[in-house]
Amino acid sequence: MTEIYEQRFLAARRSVIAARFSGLNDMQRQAVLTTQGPLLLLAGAGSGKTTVLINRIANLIAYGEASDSAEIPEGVTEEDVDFLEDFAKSPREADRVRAATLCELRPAMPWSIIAITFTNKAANELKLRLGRMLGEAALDVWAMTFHSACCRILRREIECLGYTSSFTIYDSADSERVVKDIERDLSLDEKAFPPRMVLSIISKAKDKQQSPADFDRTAAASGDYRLEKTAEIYEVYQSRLKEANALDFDDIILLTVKILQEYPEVRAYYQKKFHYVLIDEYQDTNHLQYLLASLLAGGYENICVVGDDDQSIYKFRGATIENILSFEKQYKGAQVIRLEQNYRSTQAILNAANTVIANNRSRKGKKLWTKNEAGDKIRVYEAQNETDEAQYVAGRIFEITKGRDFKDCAILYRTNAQSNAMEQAFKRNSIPYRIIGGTRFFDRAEVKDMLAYLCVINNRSDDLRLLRILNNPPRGIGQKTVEMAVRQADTAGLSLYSVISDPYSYPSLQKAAPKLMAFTVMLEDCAELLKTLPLPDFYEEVLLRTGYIAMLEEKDDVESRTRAENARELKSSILTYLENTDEPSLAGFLEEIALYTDIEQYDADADAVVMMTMHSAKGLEFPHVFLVGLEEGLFPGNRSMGDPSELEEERRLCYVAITRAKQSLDISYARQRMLYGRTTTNVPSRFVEELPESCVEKSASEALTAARTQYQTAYRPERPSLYGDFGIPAEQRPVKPMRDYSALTSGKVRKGPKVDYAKGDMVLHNAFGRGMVLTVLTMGNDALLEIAFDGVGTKRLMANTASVHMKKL
DNA sequence: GACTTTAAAATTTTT
DNA sequence: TTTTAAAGTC
Repeated sequence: MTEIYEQRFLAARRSVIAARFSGLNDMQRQAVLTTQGPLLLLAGAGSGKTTVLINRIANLIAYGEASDSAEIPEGVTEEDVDFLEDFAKSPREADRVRAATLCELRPAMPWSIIAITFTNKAANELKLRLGRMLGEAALDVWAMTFHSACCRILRREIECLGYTSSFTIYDSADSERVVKDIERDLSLDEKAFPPRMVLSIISKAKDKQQSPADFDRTAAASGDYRLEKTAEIYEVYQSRLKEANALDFDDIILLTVKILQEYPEVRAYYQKKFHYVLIDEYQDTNHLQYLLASLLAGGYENICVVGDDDQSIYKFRGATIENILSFEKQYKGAQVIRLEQNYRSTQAILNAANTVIANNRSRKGKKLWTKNEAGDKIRVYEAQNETDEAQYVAGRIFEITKGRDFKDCAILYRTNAQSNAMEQAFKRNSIPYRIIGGTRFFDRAEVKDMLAYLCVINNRSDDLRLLRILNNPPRGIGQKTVEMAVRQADTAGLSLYSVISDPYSYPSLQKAAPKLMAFTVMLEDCAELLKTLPLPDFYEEVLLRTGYIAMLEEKDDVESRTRAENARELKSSILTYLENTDEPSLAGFLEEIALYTDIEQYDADADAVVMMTMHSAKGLEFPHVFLVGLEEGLFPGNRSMGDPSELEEERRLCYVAITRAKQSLDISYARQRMLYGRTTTNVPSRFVEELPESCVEKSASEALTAARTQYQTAYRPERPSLYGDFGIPAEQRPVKPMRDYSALTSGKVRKGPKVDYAKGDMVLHNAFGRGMVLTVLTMGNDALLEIAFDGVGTKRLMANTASVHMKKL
C-alpha cells in the first residue's frame, strides 16, 4: 500500500470511530478517543463524566488502540481503504461489521479493563449503563469499588499473609468496639484516648503503610506519652483482628497493596491482566488507594483518572487532593483534558457555584459554563428559626410542585440533626418525604445482632461478633462466665469459640457449661443446615433457633414489633443478593453487607421529597434543591472556622451542594436555631454573602421584617445595614427576650430592676427582716443571693425577684 | 444475672 | 433534644 493510502486509511479510520461518538462534545470525544498512556480528566460537576467513562470503555472494547494510533494492521488493502472512506461518508447498515473489523486494533478484552469507583451506587450505575451499551461483554469488565475489587483479589491471594480466604470484614462500629475493649484491658481512659480519634490515627498510620512496630518506633522517638500508648493500642488492635481473621476497611486496601508490592509474581499477574485502569473520583483517593492504582496500572501505564479538585469533600477521611494535583508530575507526558461544559444546571445556578468556589485559593482553576437557559434567580430566605425555615421550604415545595412530583425536590443540610425540623413541617403539611442516611438499616441493633449470628456461623474465630450474641437473647450466660471464658481463651491462645464449645475442659466454666453447650450445639446445628438449605430458608431457621424472634415477639410493644420486622427484613436482603449473584454463599452475602452499606432501599418510584446531608448528595442531581441552615457556625461549622484549609473544604461542600440543582435553588438560614437542646442566635453563612448579588432574590420571614422596620425607624434609621437590604448586625438586633440566652451570658445587657448586691451588704426584707448577704452567685442578668436573716436563718433568693420586697440598707 | 436509671455526648462518613 | 452506653439496683 502506498503512503498516500496509508494516510487515507488512518484518516478514514479516525473519522469512522469518531462518528460512533458524535453525540459527545469535542472535549468529551477527545477523552474517549485517547486510549494510550496516562490521562487526567478534570471533569466539572454535571459535565457528563460518567458518559465519557462508559463511552471510553466502549471504544476500548470495540476498537482498542485504533483511535490514537498510526499503526496499520497487516493485510489492509487499497480496496479496504476505499471502502472505509465510502463508509465514513455514508455509512450503510450492511457494511457496519466490515468497517468495525477494519477499524479495530488490538481491541481490549472486557476483563482486561478495571474501572474503580468509590461508591457502590457509582459502580452499579456504571455496570448498568455499560450493560445497556455493550450487552453481555459488560459483565466481564471489572467495574467495582476500591474495596470490592481488593476483596476479590484478596479472596484469591490473602493466604500468603496468614489469613484465610474466608476472612471477615469489620466495619467502623466493630473497630470502635475493639478499641474500646483494648482500652479497658490496658486500663486506659476512654476520655484521654477517644476511640474514634485513636482509630483515625491508626487509619492514618495504615495509609502511610506504617506497621504497629514502625508506628511504635516513631512514637517512642517523639517521647509523646499519648502517642506511645496509641502505638500500644494499634499493636493489640492489629493482632486481635488477625486472630479473628478479620480485616478493617483500611486493611482491605493495605493488604492488597502489600501483596502486590511484596509478591512479584502476583503483581505481574495483575499488571499483565489489566491493560486499562480507570479511577473515578480521583480527588477522593488516599495515599493507599493511589498506590493501588499505580500498582495495578504498572504494566501498561494506561491509567485514566477522573476527578474534580473542587469536589473534594472527604479530606477528613484521609483523601489527599495531592493525588490529583501531582498526577502530571507522577506520569510524565500525561495528557490533561478538561470537561467544563455543564449539562445540568441553569446559568444562575452555575454562576452562584462559580462565584462561591472562586473564594478558594488552592485549586486548579476551572470555570463551568452552560448553554442552558439563564433560569430563575436563586432565592435566599431569612427565617426566624428552624421551624419557620422548614415551613418556608414546605410552602415553596407546594409552589413549585403544585402537589405533584415531590421527588423532584431535595433538601440538603450540613448535619443529620437538622432533618428533624423539616420532618415535622412535612408531616404538618402532609408532604411525602424520605430521609437518606442517618441510622441505616444495617446499623440497627437487631439487624447487627442477626448478622453477628451469621458471621459466627461463617467464621468461628470472630470473637467480637460472638460476644455480641452469646447472651442475646438472654440465655443465662452472664458477665462472669464471659469474663472467665475470655481469660481462658487468652491464656490458652485459643479463640473464644473453641473454649465455650468445650466448656467441661475448664473447671471455672463448670457451672455455666450446660448453657454454653446448648448455645454452641444450637449454633452448630444452624451451621449444619447451611449445607442443605438455600440461604433464605437457612436464615429463617436461624431466626427461630436462636430464639431471637421469639424474644421480640414476647414483648408486645410497637418497638419490638418494628424490630422483629427489621430482623425479618434481612431476608429480603438475602433474596436481593441471590438475584444478583451467580454463586451465592453465606460468606459472599456477608461481604456484600459489609461493603454495601446501603443496598438502596431507595425506591425511586416513591413520589417523595428527599432529604440528606450535602455529603451524601454528591453525585446526584435534582430539579429543585433546597439548601438549609446556611449559618455561620453550622455551615461552615464551628470546628472548621479556625483552619483556612478546612474552611475551603466546607466551601467545596457548598459548591457540591449548589451544583446538585438543575432548575431552581433555594437557600435559607435561620436567625435562631435550636440544636442539641440549645438555642443560638446566628449570622448568615459567609457562603450566602459570597453569592453574586445579580442572581439572588432575597426575602425574609414576615415576623422578622416587621420587628426590624419598627426597630430601624425607631432607633437606627440612618445606619446602613451590613447584611444587605434585610439583615442587621448582631448588636443592632432587637433583643428577643424569649429563649435567647446569648444576651444572658454576655453579662453586659441588663434589663429589669436589677439591684447590685455584694458580699457583706446589709438588707431589709419585708417578710424576713434584717439580714446580711453571704454570697452572690451571678446567673445571667440575675443573681442567686444567700442571705443570713436575723432570727429567721439563711435563705436563698433570686436578686431580681427579691429586690421587689427588699431594700439595701 | 436481669433490669433500671442516669450521665455524657452529639459534623460530615463513599467502604 | 435525643440517643446510647456505662454504672447501679433488685
